[in-house]
Amino acid sequence: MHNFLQHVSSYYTLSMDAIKALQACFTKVELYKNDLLLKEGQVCTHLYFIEKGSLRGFYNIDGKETTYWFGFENDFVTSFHSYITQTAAVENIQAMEHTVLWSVAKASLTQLFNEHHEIERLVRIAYERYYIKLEERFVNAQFKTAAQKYNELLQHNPHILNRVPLGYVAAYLGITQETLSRIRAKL
Amino acid sequence: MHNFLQHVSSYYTLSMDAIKALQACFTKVELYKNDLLLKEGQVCTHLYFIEKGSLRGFYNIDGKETTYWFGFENDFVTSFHSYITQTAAVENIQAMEHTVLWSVAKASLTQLFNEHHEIERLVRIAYERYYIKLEERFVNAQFKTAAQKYNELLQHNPHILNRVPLGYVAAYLGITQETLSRIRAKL
DNA sequence: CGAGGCCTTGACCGCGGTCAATGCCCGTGG
DNA sequence: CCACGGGCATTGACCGCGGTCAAGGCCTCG
Repeated sequence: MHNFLQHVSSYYTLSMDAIKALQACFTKVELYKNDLLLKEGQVCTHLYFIEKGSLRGFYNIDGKETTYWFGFENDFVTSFHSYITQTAAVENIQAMEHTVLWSVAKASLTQLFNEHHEIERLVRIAYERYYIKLEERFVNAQFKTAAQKYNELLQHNPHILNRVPLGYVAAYLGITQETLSRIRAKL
Repeated sequence: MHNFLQHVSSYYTLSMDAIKALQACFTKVELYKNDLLLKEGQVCTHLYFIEKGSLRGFYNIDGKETTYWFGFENDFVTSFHSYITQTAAVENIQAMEHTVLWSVAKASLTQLFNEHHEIERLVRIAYERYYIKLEERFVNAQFKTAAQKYNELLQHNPHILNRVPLGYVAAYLGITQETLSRIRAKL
């Protein structure tokens, strides 16, 4: 729980009161390699925080598992579309190793928003940061070449390369594993 | 102002008190065709709401104006990255026709958040909707072919095609105008 | 009537995808 | 301790989608 509270304070400084309320609503979840946190078709009812370990999100695009997202320590995780709209998820979320999460039900979080303006503020601020990250990924996907995308990753998220097989990384960048391999060979 | 308040109520129902506070903080801005609402290098200090008209966002990518976003009636507009981080914008926002906006300074909105929990909630909910839309655009950019992207646009945003020159639409989809033209020719 | 904006069409080509073979590393069991 | 198998990565041959460059058609407006 310590990591979680520490990280949360990097978004917005909560009162002791709010911190206690938070603590009361989050429970620990543990996953092992290849366990699914969410399976497509399910409705995602929880928001998670990664205490330790790593996850990936992937679509099944005509039989292929296509990774589009990674989560590591101090990342929030959910199937955002499913969580917000409470409809069936189209993607899967899977542990890439032994992973420890803090979990909160959507109903609990909504209740926390009502009781503590500052918690809703914290989430509002978190949304802003996540939105900016997604914008960057969109721009990369739309306007950059394969090599440019790899170099961006090298500069801004090198930790991904240390913890994830290259097949996943390639899909994450929107290129094939073969192309990624050739790009890396030229350095 | 009526359109604005009406639209805002589709996110979250505000008290009369909050509505009055909102009204007091927004001022009208008028633009004419090709006027710039924001120029790259500037810091974006305001959030806008489109009452009437249309805007586009574009990057200058080696001398080319590359459109990546459109805004129409009832859309919120800002250079999100610049607005949130208060750093120089890398993109431009331009009116595509005579356009009427409602404008609020970041400082005023922050003040509104402090005074009215419900306004911060409304923005939190707006963020959720905009995040989901951006996710869709990311997935399209990353995983879909040119023809698939055009068909998605036809189904989900046909109004864009009626109001925007095809050159802008092509860039918005991440393809060239020539490719878009050939796709359309085959229908 | 001429100029310029917008769109289409054609010829060409290169980036990156597909398919398939091979290499490398490591864990497991004989 | 070595042999095998499977997961992961590399490499090569081929090709097609979509980009580039250039020309031409068709409006609208001055």
